[in-house]
Amino acid sequence: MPNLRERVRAEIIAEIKAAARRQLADEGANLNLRAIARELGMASSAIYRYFASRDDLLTALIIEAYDAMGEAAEKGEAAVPRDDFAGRYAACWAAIRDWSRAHPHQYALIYGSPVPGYRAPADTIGPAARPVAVLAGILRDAVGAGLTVPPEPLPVPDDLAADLRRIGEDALFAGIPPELLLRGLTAWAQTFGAISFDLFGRLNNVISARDSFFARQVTEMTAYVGIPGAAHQARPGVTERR
Amino acid sequence: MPNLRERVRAEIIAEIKAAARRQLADEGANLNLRAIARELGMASSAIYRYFASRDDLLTALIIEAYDAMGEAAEKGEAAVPRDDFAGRYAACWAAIRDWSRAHPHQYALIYGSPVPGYRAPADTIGPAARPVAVLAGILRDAVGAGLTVPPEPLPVPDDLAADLRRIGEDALFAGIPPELLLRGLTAWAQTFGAISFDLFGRLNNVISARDSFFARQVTEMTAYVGIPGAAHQARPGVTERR
DNA sequence: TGTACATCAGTGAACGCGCGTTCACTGATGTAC
DNA sequence: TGTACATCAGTGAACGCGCGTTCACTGATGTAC
Repeated sequence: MPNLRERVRAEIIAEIKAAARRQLADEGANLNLRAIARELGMASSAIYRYFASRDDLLTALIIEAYDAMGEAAEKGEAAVPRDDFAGRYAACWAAIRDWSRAHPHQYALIYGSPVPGYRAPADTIGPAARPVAVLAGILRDAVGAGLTVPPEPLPVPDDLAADLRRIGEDALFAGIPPELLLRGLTAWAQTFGAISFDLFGRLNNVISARDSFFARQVTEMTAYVGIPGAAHQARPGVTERR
Repeated sequence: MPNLRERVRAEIIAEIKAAARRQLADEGANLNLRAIARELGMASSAIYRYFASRDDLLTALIIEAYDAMGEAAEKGEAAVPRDDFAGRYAACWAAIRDWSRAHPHQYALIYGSPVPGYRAPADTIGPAARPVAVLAGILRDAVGAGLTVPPEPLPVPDDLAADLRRIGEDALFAGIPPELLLRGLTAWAQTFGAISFDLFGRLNNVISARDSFFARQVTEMTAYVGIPGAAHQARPGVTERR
């Protein structure tokens, strides 16, 4: 049972992070410790009782963002019946996108351009992988349920084939054939690309029907990664969610 | 004929921009005018003879980056015979990606997370559209040459259909049917997404065969936008180029 | 070709500001007996 | 239950630093006659 000090400490850490999150909107990854302290009505030096440096606070925010997106992906996907693979895939992406649109500055922190001079420490790797884990799980289950690998596999160059062999050894991707794994990775990169294009403003004055545009892409991606039944299941799963 | 003053002036503007470009690597979009002046051995106030403010210099860099990428796309595409649509498409993307990998910080400036507090002025719009113009030109030509629209068009929601109608009125997209236009926009967003994933480090420890991975995606995208003959033409066009 | 004036580049000092971080210190909370 | 000590949160001053921008001024280049 945590004593008073420990509980207060946890609360203040949360308050500092909340103020820092609010700052992201104005300054991006350029956190201003003094401004955070000012907002909380404390001396700027007091921050150092909770975070060893500005970079440490930034790291905490990054991990928090990864975890929040990961949790959203997990919850969204978990709400769909296990045997509805297209629905799970669509729900996972819808949850990722919804979270991203609701927290654009946190999204920019983790999926935007790298912060110059900042090197992410090792403990960001786990949280960063959570959405991938969800997507991989859907593919694994679909393969286990006897899904057919997409037709007409293209020849894969040696170096890429080696990557796929190496990645395929991870338990996360157990049982997924290389061609499908490659498609899964492609869909992963491209769908996040679609989210970034939206959030970073590249669709301004081009596409205003953002939800429909994204939903359509997810539907196509679902078929692309070999999951059947996408056409009539995925679109509602994505668009009606918001 | 420009006199001495004008020539020197143009040279110094170029030097300031070059120093600023070098700075992007260390500081991102957070340009440091004094550091630039220091590097050039001039007083910091002298910069103001050439740029009215820090934001003005940033805008100049952004326009320059857009133009450089646009020019690369145009030149890359122009080197391919006009009737080799798959080759033109692949060459355009290869040029865009090559430029981006060669100038990652300039790429981040224009395709990364938006700079908080910075609003791009109107004169960035033209240069920003150059790669789109090249890609659209290929599609237009392909349609003109009797290319078949991709099979099994999915139903398009009303709001998205309205976007496509509006965009389709632009001369840039003249003659491209809505379904193909939608695919073209999707491929545009997703392929840039693939480039960003690479450059922003999200493929680290995942894919090391970056060229092959990208080339494969372009090949598939070529077919996706209805351009035939991609399978054996596009890949060499992309990979052998580097 | 030479002269008188206008234009411009560049300087250096200054303004006003704010940052991240350290440090010695105070007072409150927690712990062990 | 009370006491003695250890631990910790928070303060406020200070350090060292650098920033963007302005301004009056100097000296060089360009222009018009």
